[in-house]
Amino acid sequence: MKAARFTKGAKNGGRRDDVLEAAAALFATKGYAATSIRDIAQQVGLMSGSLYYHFESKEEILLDSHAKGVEQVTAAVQAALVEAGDNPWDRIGAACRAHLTTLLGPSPFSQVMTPQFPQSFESSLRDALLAQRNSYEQIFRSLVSETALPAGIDPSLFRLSLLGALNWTLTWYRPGGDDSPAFIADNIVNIFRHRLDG
Amino acid sequence: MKAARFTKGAKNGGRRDDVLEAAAALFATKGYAATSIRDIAQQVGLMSGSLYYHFESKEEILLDSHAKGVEQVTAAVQAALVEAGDNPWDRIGAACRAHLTTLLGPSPFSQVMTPQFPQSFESSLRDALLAQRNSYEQIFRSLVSETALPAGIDPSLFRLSLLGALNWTLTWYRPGGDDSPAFIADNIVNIFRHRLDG
DNA sequence: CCTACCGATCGGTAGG
DNA sequence: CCTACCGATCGGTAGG
Repeated sequence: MKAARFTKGAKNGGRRDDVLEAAAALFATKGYAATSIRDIAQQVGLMSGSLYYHFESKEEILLDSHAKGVEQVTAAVQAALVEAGDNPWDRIGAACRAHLTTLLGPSPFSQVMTPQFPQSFESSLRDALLAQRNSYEQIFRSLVSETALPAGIDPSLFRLSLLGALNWTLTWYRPGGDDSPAFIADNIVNIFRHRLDG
Repeated sequence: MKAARFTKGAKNGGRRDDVLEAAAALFATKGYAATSIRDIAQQVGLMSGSLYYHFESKEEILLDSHAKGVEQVTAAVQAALVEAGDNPWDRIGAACRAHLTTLLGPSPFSQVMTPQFPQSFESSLRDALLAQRNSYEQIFRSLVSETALPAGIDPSLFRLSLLGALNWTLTWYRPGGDDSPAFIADNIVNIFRHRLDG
């Protein structure tokens, strides 16, 4: 006897998560527009029409994938911050390491977060995506605000540049390389920390 | 009497450039995959089929737009470097300012340079795009190599982080804001320069 | 969750 | 450079 079915929005895991994971991987490599509903369905062994039993639209798949990415990175960063000490730069370092190891790690969800697609979508979809990211970036806003920056360095620009340097790794990082994501993260933080700690 | 027609690859300006500019603007805002050949044609008042008198394929339009973007940014940076002095950090500053003012300026070509699409395309197209960018990034490779960095800072990672911070501005910069691209560039360079100049 | 299908749109071509 | 069109594919739906 099969388990009862809930409404589509339910937290019922199973196939729904499989679809989201496959979709995230395709969105990350091919891009959202170039990924067809049939591509996604094929990856999980479904017919394209069957996806609409789990989701209402392709946009919903994107939104849910994006939300999962934000959730995962948020969880990783918050866990790292619990174990980090009190030193502001150590905390930024821990957050960046968690951010980058998640972003460059095996889970495809986080990569859905970084493309610049906001511009190309309708404002309703774009706003939803930006809201999700915004709550995550608030962590960095807070970390930077607790850190003493030299005069003349704008905290917002500092945060955006740091996140830019981190996220830009997706452009050039190749898993087989010499440097691990953690090593890269530490060194990027090092670049941003220089002279600031006396 | 109309001017004679050359082969398609000729440097014959006119409509060809109009098509490239319209295409670049659409690629930058909607993305390559989400931009149709009909979108481009409509922007320049042509029928979609007529584009194939000027170009062999949609990919060729992308490649040529991308090449124009690289050309423009390269020209801007090189011109800035001619007027810059000998101080390595001044030269990096001048290059970054030229890079960012072009990237955030009115010409849409440069924005075609920054998306991370390489992954999503076939290797032949991807290789061609990467080669074009690579020749441009060589300028920054050279500028960084002429600059004294503190021990423990890898020049490649420094360059990639700097370009990442600059290019990431496309994600958040809005033309109406308080800060000009030149101001933003100077301050980003400031972040990367700290403590390095004693 | 599948079968079968919808209208719309895609990149590209022939023929002028 | 346009008209008219090609086969392929798109997101999504009905009906079971």
